[in-house]
Amino acid sequence: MTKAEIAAVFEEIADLLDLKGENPFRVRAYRNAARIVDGLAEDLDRVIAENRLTAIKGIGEDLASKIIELHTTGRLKFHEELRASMPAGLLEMLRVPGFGPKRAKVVYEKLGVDSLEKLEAACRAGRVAALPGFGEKSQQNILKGIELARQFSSRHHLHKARAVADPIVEALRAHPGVIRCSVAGSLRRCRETIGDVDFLVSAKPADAAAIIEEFTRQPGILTVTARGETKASVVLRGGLQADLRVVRDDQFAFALNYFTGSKEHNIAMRARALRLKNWSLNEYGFSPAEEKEKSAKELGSIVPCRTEEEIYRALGLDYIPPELREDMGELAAAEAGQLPRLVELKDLRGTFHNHTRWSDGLESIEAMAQAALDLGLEYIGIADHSASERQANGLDAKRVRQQAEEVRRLNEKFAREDFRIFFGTECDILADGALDFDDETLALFDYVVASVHQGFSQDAAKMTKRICRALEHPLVTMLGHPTGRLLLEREPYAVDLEAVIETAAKHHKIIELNAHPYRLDLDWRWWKRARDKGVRCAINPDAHSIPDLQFLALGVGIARKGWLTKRDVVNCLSAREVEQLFHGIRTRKAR
DNA sequence: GCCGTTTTCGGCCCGACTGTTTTCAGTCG
Repeated sequence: MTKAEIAAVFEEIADLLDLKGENPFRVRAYRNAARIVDGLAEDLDRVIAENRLTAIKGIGEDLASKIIELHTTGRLKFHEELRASMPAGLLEMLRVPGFGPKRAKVVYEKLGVDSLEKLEAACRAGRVAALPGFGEKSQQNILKGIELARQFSSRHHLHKARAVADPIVEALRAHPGVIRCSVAGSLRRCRETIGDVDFLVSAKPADAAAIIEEFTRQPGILTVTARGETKASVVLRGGLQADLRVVRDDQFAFALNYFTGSKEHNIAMRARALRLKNWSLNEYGFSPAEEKEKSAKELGSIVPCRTEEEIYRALGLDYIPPELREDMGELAAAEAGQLPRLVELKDLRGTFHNHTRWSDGLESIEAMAQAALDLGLEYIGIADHSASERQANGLDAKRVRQQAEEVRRLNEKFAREDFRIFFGTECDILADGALDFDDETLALFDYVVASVHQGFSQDAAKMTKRICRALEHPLVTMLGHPTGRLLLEREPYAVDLEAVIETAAKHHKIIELNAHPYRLDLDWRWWKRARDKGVRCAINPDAHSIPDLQFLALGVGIARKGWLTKRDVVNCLSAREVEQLFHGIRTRKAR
């Protein structure tokens, strides 16, 4: 098992123990271990081989043996027994926001409710409100929460889908019968969440059966739900649905275009083909519109296209990158030759908003800096939590000064490598829009990321005022996770984003693109809006460990989806330019 | 379940918020 999979097992154990009403500190030990294993920079094989698991703070004899059992055998007896001891539906119920283990235990024991369906029925029948400690309001909130949990459960995090899909693509490419292979669908378009995964392969028809057989044998696949001559459907680990289609190589580009979508983009493409050329376009090729019955499938495309570039060219368009295919004006821009040259991962030279052991991160400042240097970056910004974040061990003014001293010392050391550490903070925006540090303390930082961490339930007017007030503060550099959305867990807080973007533009402030896969909290549509208003973006992994720095790649995907170029992304600046930019933000007059 | 050590067990992060209560429990971050 991988580190991420082991972490997921520990999380589930923690949930199950919680439901049993176990010692909360024991539960915490499992949650903590999940975080540690997931954030481990080193290869697990090596740590185990060198017998160093228990040297990690938070991992004792017991957890070490459980990690080894999971890593080597792929299962854990303790976990399986725990699972078997209670209904599976109880875990599902915990996904309802605001509904935790204590309440789940009560409805299970008093009403026999052990699934989302039964919970909903009990609420509708008014039986939940009658329970001690519950009331009408709680019952309504649970119903609302069930609605949300349902919406979330049909989709999956982008990075998880990628982690399962990538090895399968590799395996298919290695098959001798496979000519070309790609993922398609929303995964290729880099949507924040993925409904199902589409794999596309081109091959000689005679090889299709063997390829489908190979596909259904992949280790990431749990069950095969359909298997035909050119198509197979499976369920991947984590419950993700996936389809494989096998086409002839001359159909590959058309099929790739068709299955990449989006549906809206495809509709616009087909309309354009009809209008401009009187061609019909489908997943097999172009055909004359009047020859519907003898489609491209049998006769081949009247304009052969080996690549997607050629398809777009045939319709008088520049190549449209998959991220942009959402029918958000990309066809018009491609026709006019005005598609932006989108930002790429290799354009990034640094990153801001990373946590260390000083607050709730797993590593020292030095280790994070070294990891960034190893990734080829030229600088890293450290932005630990401010004092109000008690649970995250936020820094007070005194510790800020100590941290400043450490950063200064490390910068002397890293100067030899031409690497720079920027000293920042993730400073809380308090309920009234005031900041969690006084100005004297804020002035100690190279830059300030201001974020909302509490009081999410404020109404939109108050929240907007609060965030805008923080953005107007001269010592604030950028807005952290602007909507507070937690993907598949929590809705964004109510806020007038139009006003926030206006305010950021007026005061030359940066808005963070929080690239942590559980956040990606500002919908890509809004990035386009922000860009059009001249607001610059900082792609921040919100890293709490060394592996988290890899989230930069996800952030780039979302930035591309928001049509952002190198010029829109401050991470593409050199350290010197960043320094000037941060200084400029503190001194520039509002527009 | 981990840690630290006073080496054998007590302490482990804590405040905001909500909805239920009339002083608190559960959830969340």
